[in-house]
Amino acid sequence: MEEYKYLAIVEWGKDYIAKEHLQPNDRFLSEKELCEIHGVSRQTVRQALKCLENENVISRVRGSGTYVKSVAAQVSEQPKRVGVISTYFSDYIFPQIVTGIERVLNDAGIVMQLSTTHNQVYEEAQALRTMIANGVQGLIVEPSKSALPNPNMELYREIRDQHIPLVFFNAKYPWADFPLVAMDDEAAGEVVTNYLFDCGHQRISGIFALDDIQGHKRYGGFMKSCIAHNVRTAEKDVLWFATAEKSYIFKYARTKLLEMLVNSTAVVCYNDELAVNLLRFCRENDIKVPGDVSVVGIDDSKFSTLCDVPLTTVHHPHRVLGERVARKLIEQMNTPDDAGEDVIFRPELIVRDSVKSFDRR
Amino acid sequence: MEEYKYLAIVEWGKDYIAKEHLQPNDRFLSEKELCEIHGVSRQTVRQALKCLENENVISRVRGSGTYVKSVAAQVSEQPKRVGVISTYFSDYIFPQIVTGIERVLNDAGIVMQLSTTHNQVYEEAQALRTMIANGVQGLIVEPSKSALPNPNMELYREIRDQHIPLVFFNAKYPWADFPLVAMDDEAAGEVVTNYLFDCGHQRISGIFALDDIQGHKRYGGFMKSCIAHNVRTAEKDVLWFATAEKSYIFKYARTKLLEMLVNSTAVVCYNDELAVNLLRFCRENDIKVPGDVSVVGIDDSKFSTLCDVPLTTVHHPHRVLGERVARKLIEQMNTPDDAGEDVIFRPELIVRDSVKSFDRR
DNA sequence: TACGGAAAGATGTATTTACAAAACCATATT
DNA sequence: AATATGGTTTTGTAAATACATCTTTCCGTA
Repeated sequence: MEEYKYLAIVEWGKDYIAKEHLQPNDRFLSEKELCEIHGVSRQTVRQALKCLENENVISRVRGSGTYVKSVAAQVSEQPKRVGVISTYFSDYIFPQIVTGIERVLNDAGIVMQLSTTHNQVYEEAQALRTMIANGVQGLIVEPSKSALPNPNMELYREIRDQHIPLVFFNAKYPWADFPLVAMDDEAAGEVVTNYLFDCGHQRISGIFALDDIQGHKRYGGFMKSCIAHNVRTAEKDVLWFATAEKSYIFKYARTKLLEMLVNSTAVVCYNDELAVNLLRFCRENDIKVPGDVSVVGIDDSKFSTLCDVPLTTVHHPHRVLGERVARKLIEQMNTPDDAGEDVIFRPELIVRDSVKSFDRR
Repeated sequence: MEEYKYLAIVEWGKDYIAKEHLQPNDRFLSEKELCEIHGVSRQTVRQALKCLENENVISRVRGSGTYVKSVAAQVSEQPKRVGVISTYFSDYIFPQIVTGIERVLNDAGIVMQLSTTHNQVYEEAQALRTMIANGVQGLIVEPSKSALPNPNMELYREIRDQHIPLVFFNAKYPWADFPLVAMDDEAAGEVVTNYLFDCGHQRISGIFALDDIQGHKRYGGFMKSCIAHNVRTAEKDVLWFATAEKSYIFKYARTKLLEMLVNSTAVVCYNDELAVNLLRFCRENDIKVPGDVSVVGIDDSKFSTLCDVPLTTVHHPHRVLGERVARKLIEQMNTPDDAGEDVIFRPELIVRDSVKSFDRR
């Protein structure tokens, strides 16, 4: 028994409150009484009381006495908090991902602190700083503009120094050494493009996000498939866009887009959101899908089934991914200083109605 | 000057770290050195250091020394945290509401802690308890099963006792005296029903949620309109359902539903989600909307425009409501003990294609 | 009955002393 | 060169004492 006296008094005090059924705002024993009960000095009692005060079990009022605080505070100690930082959470596939995260964290009795960056690195910095200052026990982050140089390296280094567990999802910064949970974006780009070739398409163009590692990887898969099928893609077969301008490209790149659509029989879209917008663009310009041109998306979002031509796309594990991210973080929290390996989901093609097939086998 | 010595040392220590440009993990002065510098006893120095440790400015290692902690912790004090408890957040109109809340809180530098109850009072209790123990400075709550007796009265009383500001949205418990921000549900029910009468409908039925104050109020508006138009609604013209069974009623109440649809020319639905499901039910049973039967919803959710027959519905301010709730809470946090008045949004009819008009004026 | 003030009792601040336990460092040993 | 060892430094625990400051209570007076 090498326990300290003041810690013994802390435990005794908690038991006492429970045993005597003391309610919030009930009077607790005075320092003098505690001294006599335990036969210790007042300093020792005061140290014990300070602990109980920090744990929110009692509150002390100078000149008046010591009082019991909330019941809730007594029973459960402070639950863990985890920060979740994503680019968005109300649109597209994000609600499902965040639901998955929330579910697992909730089951583990962990509180989720949510913040969104709108894909702005400055907002990401703000969110990270707030979370750190707030004392979160872990972080789940979807990087903003992951393909561009990022001014937040310092912050991630500090997170590393402070041994705060962190898991990325959807994408990771190449220089930040934290585990990632994501879909295999390159394979996804490859799978859809392969499918188009299988359907007999030869002239295939693509539209990809520029500022996003996912965009680069999906483009990589697209390229890989083209090369494997001995098709050379020219610069003009690919349209790059910045995520912030995703809604505007159909205006300012109208000419190039129309040219692309005329010169190809199929288009690989960075994601479903873009694909749905492309469908509308085609409708407005009297281009039949999949009659005149075939369209494929990636992510299997809700909109891919709700739009007028159900989209052929690649399944994104949405909610399962969210659950896996959260579990990964909990693993990291339980085994600190363990590097942790990436979790990459295999893509799975979902065939719907937006691709025309030239073959009849 | 009646300042205490230890507080003076606390301030001096902060200045010292700033002036000497001490970095995280740099060594701070030892207790002995501080004693000599300030000419005080070691206990006094220790009390000062304890304060700095609580404020996360330094950390102490027995046998080694005192060290400076993160810069982030020094600069900005701990930001405020607010708990947001809603029934869902990934479906229906909730993403927009939560986005509105998040936006305002974020602008105010407040961190949002999110928890969902899935409309289960037990999960609500769990969430509330966690939030309180977590020391949130405010709460935004959407009640679960607001029309049924609720076992969480004690918790809300405790929140009141601890003077934690709280704002309800969408609905409030009649016995809990906190401000509410919501749409005028009764008026919403009245507005759609009035519109159906205006279009020449006479036999109107309704489907409403049973366990939810919003359901009761919307039904109230429906009734009010019927009475004003001298139409007596019979028991069999109204179908009640429990929120948990919203997807199943089309199976187990199939007969009653079909009967209702045959006997009436229009149906008032509790909300858009239900209305969309009813549209599908009609399609599956070869009932034309709005040819055979007209359907109206409430809430103006995204699905009301995406489904095959765009829904006539009542606009719910979604995001604006979310923003208003958050601002209301911030008001409450700034002026404690101010009762705070409810904010009720007027409903606004959105006419689309799901109602047939018999009049030709 | 209402008010004021003194007394009692509570927690807060400060000093001094002593020993305990962990970390650190330089020297000596293997 | 690696390992032990012991002394030094540093923070942690504990006690005894004194006074400060605030609250509550109670009693006497107007």
